[in-house]
Amino acid sequence: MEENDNFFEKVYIVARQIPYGRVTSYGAIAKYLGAARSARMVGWAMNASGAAGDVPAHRVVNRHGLLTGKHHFEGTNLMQQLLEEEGIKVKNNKIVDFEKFFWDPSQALPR
DNA sequence: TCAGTGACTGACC
DNA sequence: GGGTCAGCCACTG
Repeated sequence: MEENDNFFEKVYIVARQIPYGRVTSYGAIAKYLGAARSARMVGWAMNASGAAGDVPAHRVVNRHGLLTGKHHFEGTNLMQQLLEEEGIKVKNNKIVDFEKFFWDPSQALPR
């Protein structure tokens, strides 16, 4: 049963809307959901993204474009590798030109 | 019920 | 520019 009322489900839906070769931040998703102060909840939802299905959690990074969640992926460099596969440059666990690859759900998706 | 924890963010120094 | 502190909300023990 898809309980879209759940905050987690909303995060998953937005995360799946992230286009190829693009990245976004936890705060951006939280703000789109109307809970900019609950950015930590977005990260918490990502923690369970593996159980939710196909959620490109590797496209979600912190405000500074840092791969803070890479430690939660299977490999130590899996998250970085996935991003590089999409054409995103990653240097020292940080996305290069993060602002250029940044994808804002508030602008890409209808309110 | 209370307290601790966490894939964050903004403000402050 | 980089480190530290506090606030935020949901889940677990």
